[in-house]
Amino acid sequence: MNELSERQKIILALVIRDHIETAQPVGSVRLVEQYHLDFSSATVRNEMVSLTELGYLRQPHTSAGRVPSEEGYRYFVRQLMGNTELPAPTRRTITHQFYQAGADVDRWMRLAASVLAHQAQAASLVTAPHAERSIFKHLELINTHGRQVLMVLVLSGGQVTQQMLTLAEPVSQEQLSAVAQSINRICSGLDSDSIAGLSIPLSALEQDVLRLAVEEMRRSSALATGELYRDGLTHVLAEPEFGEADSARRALRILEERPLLEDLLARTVLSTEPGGVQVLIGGEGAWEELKECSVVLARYGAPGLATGTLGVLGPMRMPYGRTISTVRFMAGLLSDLVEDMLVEKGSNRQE
Amino acid sequence: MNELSERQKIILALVIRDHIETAQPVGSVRLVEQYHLDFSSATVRNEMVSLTELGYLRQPHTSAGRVPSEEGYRYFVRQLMGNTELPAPTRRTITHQFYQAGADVDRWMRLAASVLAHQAQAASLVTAPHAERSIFKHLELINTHGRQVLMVLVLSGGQVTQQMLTLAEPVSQEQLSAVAQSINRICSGLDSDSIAGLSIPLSALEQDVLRLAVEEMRRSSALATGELYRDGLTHVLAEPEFGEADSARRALRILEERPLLEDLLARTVLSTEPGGVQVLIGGEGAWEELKECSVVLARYGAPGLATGTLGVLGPMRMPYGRTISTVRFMAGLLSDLVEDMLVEKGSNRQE
DNA sequence: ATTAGCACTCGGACCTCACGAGTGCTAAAA
DNA sequence: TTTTAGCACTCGTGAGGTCCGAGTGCTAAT
Repeated sequence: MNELSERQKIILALVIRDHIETAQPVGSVRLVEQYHLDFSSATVRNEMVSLTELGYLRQPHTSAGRVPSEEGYRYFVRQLMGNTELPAPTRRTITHQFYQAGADVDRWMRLAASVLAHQAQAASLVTAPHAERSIFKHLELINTHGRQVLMVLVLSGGQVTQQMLTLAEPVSQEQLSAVAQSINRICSGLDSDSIAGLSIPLSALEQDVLRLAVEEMRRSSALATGELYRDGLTHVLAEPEFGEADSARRALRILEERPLLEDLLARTVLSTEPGGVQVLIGGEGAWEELKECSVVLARYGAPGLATGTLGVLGPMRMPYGRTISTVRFMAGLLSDLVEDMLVEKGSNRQE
Repeated sequence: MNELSERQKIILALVIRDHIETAQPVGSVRLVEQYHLDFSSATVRNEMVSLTELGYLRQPHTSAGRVPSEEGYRYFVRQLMGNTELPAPTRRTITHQFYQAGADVDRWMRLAASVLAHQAQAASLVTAPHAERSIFKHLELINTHGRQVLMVLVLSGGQVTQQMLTLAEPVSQEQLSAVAQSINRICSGLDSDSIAGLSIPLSALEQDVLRLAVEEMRRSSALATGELYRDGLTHVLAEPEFGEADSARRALRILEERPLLEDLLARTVLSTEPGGVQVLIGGEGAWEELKECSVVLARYGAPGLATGTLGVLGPMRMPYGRTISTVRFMAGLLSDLVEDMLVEKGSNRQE
């Protein structure tokens, strides 16, 4: 695997760095001059031939410079790119922003998407944390208007869902509270299947409520990535390789069409443990839409309790170092936040 | 104002129709042949000169065909375009989809955005219905984990917000319920200012909760358009006038950047009554980003209780008839749904 | 008032050509 | 044996030039 000479590595890394910066094919002379290499352009040319044969570089045209191939980017990310970290001031700023956002998951997600997009100058996506198995925790029934009743369902992991139901006839808030109480007593700590399998005599109202609750629990624990947050779509349009609106459209479609996106998230991220960052370069053969894009994805959250996904989509020619470190940092930050929220810990925030 | 001859109106309408279809400047000969007009191209040319002088048409270059000006589109929308309506089968299909979506506001919004985008083949945006003045209705405190407590706040108009708070020390669910009860008794029916102005002795916990509740109520009744749903962004990229990614970027930026969008919604829609559809053509001088775009907006909801906004953004060269009728229909549909949800009415749905 | 006729305009498609960045090879130097 | 200088060759790019035709505006005839 690691059959490259030191010099080849240097050259490959420089070609990639230069191309990422300039978006143009890089030639041997330019490279030597730009980076003051202590070997000649002819040598570089020879090495480039090898690198091209090995599949790490490509030649757009017979007499143009070289451009990294997908394989080249992969090698770069895997072996060449040092393990960068986000600068400390940046980290502090971001952390501070989250601190200010309070304990509102929705705001976290929005902020995370915004920060990712801004830091990576690319499109970002974040899915809300998602309980892996929904355990019934608490239920409330609230009379809102006439026969309209709001059911608020709290699941383990802090997930809260709300659903309206319309009764056949008005019921007082006291009665509703009593019903909720009795259901809470019965169901607390059970998962959806256990609740569905309960054989306890119930009133019609209780049955209706339970049915709805089970449905809601199943929905929330289905694989479907829940709420989705995106940002920075326009950054992608600014990249020169997407000057033609058509290629840009193909790339952005993957962020717009749920099925495509869920396919992407499912096939990649579910196989990784939190903390690990996955880098998908050029669609890896599987995604036609991502031909000229790369995606950096990570999972975050408390494993076994609630996890989510976050990532960045940009041109293949993206600054991987910065992007990966941003994604890694954000995943860590969100994991901490989610854990803080779930597990009782030394936090003493009040907001 | 209406100083156009019948024939001028015909020609203007045809030029616009043709240009909307072909995205190209339309010339006099083409027009006569295409639509079998019973006057000659020379006549058309003469009329075109008048229309150009009146500001309804423009000439991209000295020897190209004519293109509608913004003023031309406005005249078309105001006077020439018949009052179309969405075909009944389409209306039925859409209604049916909403019927199937249950009583989940979130799903309504998503569906509305999707339908709008699909029908108009353009970018769509929908804001969630939004209480005009928040009245305290009900509050629940739910112990989720350790010292973490979830506050669910129900406001008049069916708005539900949730917020986490962390206590200094653990409190049992019974105590929490008692606190919620007492707060409910005190605050029910009051608006945020009244609650903030209350001078009743309260426990520290009660004070904390109330402070948070008031904050939440103020936030929800602030002008800030709440949840925002978008769809169909890629449709815009498919239009030929956005072949250059740069112009597309400018247009999509307005949908990405909250401040811009809120500016847009605020300045236009707040001045209209529900039911009315507003058409903004070419930014109307005020929005640089919308230079080559048009926006069709409408308000929906129950006036005085909860209203939202929905609309479509597309190229200036958009099929106004279809778009406007879609927006109008969707606004009506969502208004009905919101009203059904709020006002107690002959609905007997059950999930 | 309308229209046929016509000279004129001008953007876009197409061609050619020169430039130069870049390549690959070969032969000399290290 | 490895590196490098030298050089012929490639080919995409961009400048300049020409042609075409859709389209205009005007004038004179209907």
